[in-house]
Amino acid sequence: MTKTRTLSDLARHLGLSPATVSRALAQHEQIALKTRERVAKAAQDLGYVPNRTAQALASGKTGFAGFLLPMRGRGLADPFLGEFVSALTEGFSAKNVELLLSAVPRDGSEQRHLESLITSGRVDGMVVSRIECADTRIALLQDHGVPFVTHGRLEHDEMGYSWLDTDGEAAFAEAFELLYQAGHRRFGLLSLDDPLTFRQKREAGLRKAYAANGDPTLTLRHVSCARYDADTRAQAIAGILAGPDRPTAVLAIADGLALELMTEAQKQGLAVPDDLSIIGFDNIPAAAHVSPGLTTFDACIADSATQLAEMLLVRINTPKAPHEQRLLRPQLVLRGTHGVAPVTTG
Amino acid sequence: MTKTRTLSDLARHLGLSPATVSRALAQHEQIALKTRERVAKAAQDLGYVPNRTAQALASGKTGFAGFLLPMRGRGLADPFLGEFVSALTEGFSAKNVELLLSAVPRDGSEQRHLESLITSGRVDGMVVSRIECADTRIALLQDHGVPFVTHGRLEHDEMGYSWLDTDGEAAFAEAFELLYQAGHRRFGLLSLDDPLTFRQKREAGLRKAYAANGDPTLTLRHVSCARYDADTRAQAIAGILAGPDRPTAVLAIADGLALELMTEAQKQGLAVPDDLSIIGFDNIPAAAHVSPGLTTFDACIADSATQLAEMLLVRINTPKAPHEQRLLRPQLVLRGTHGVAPVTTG
DNA sequence: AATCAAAATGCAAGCGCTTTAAATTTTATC
DNA sequence: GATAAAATTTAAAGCGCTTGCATTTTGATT
Repeated sequence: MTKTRTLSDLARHLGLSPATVSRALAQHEQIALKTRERVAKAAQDLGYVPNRTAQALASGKTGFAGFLLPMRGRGLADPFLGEFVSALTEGFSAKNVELLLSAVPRDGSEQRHLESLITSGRVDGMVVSRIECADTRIALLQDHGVPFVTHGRLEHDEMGYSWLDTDGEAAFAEAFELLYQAGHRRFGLLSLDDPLTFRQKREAGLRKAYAANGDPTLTLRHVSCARYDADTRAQAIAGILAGPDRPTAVLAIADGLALELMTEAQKQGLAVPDDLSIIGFDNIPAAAHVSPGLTTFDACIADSATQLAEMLLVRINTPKAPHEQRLLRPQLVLRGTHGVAPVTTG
Repeated sequence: MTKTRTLSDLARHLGLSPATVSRALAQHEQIALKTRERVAKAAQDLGYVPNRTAQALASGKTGFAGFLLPMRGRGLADPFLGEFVSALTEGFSAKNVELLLSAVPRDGSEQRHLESLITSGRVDGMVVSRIECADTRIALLQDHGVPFVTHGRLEHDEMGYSWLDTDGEAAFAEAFELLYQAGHRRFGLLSLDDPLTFRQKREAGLRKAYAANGDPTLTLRHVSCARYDADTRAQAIAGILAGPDRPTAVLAIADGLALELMTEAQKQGLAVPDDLSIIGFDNIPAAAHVSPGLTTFDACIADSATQLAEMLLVRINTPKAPHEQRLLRPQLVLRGTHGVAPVTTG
């Protein structure tokens, strides 16, 4: 049970005042270099480690960045949460900032929880993910003047804060082009009816590319379902596959959906990709394990998190720096679920 | 930019001393119930939220539990990290404790990092995962007298600390029995040469069941590989499948390995499970998506994390409570990769 | 009305650090 | 060798809260 030493202990040991030792440890220019070295050595020898809580109280900087866990208690957790959180942590640790994870209590409101998290002075800044089209958390954070960055963005008003997003719009346009070039004319869009902005952006990407194309033989069947309701998902998938004029190519807003679609299609005797091409989004691990492998977009989660950490550190250290917006281009991962359009018999 | 109020502000507003307000907020019995209610109401009205940093410094309790991120930078991140961390966070949040995530800096030693994390007084306790057979972190934490719990345990010395583990030994014994009953006699064990204790325990489970069985026609082919080296993995898998007397049933120490084995077996024209039965461990998401679905053990990560959080809170709040050891029985998930032994032609 | 224990509240000293402003020492200048 | 300027160091006041102990208030008892 090693006894922890305080700054005063160290100062006494050195015959210096606590003030000097504090400054020496912080490498203040005004402290003679010789003294700084002497202090550093003594700290090392005595095994002195500053108490971060006291530092935080005195300096007003906690050395913590907060992250609110999304989707509490939902059946399937975010498959990328580990990767995201891990990369965030690493990004912060390099600058001696630790990541604080907080979960909204079961019966509590997220707004209130977020508010108490920031007003209780536990964090220097926040990273907020899963932004919805009209997310109220952003205004809350702005009101409190807390540094923050978001993963994802509002549908409009994109300038007043710092965000990073994957360019789902460009991705879905790219997917459309790829499939169009491969001869597909009957498209399907398998989407989610959730309020997250990325959904809206991806849909818009397909919509715009579709409209810009202008080919009169094009058709688009758009079906949505609830993320956590297996029944409506099954229904949506059935809807996409129904009828003789079913799409020959389907863009799924998320890999989980794409995988379910593929399973169902195969069960109905359709060959993927010969009868039906499928392109997903996210590149979840299972996408590589199924057969054929799912063609999808890699959302480069780890990279996003690393950049977000860096962006937040900027906001914390230089609050008046201009806000920064970053759009990451997701990478198309070509596997086996896309192919040329089947020959029409009609 | 809402102004944050301090305890003194609130006290002044109420015409009470800070001491009384502090105690009232903490629901001390010695404060008249009436006063407590009055204070609570005023706090609510004024939007007072206590500063956790100051509370921490004054009380000596930070309200943080630490978790050291495992496996920094390794190619494939732990597929359960998100689930684990998420459940931990929730378990703590209920008691107003936040989870602190910390990553060992790229060039640093884990020991030193852990030591500075605890001596810097940032956490009230730690949860440590991925325990190795002779893990030095445990002694370090014991030396410092920091409350901690571990996910996994040392190979020996199981009593001096609180741990929770999944009973891989029982699981592998169960798997052996299941396959033996199904007629299998030629067994394979596809393992990892890593120092984590769970590997040792699972192997021991199979070994013991095998030895206890005593059937002289039994054979066991044991092959190991490095977790992060695709080459040695491929080599190990080739080794398991080689020769005319290859196993008819293989236990894989982890699902990732099981899945790779299955892919390779199918590529070689073997039918799973007709020619080869495979049972994995972990129940990673992909195990349900492959075809046939992988029979495996569910490690109930979320449940483990929840219990670990609870156990750590006990250690923090009642340090002299006896240490607690919990062994969770993993659930066998029967899918499609186990079957009766193929009829021997020899 | 005086007495006293129990109940309720307040005083003041920290927790271990940072930081402003001031004191001290050193160095430079003439 | 005196004096101003520069370079170091320090005293002391917090940061916002908790808590041991002292003090006041209350209400029952004589």
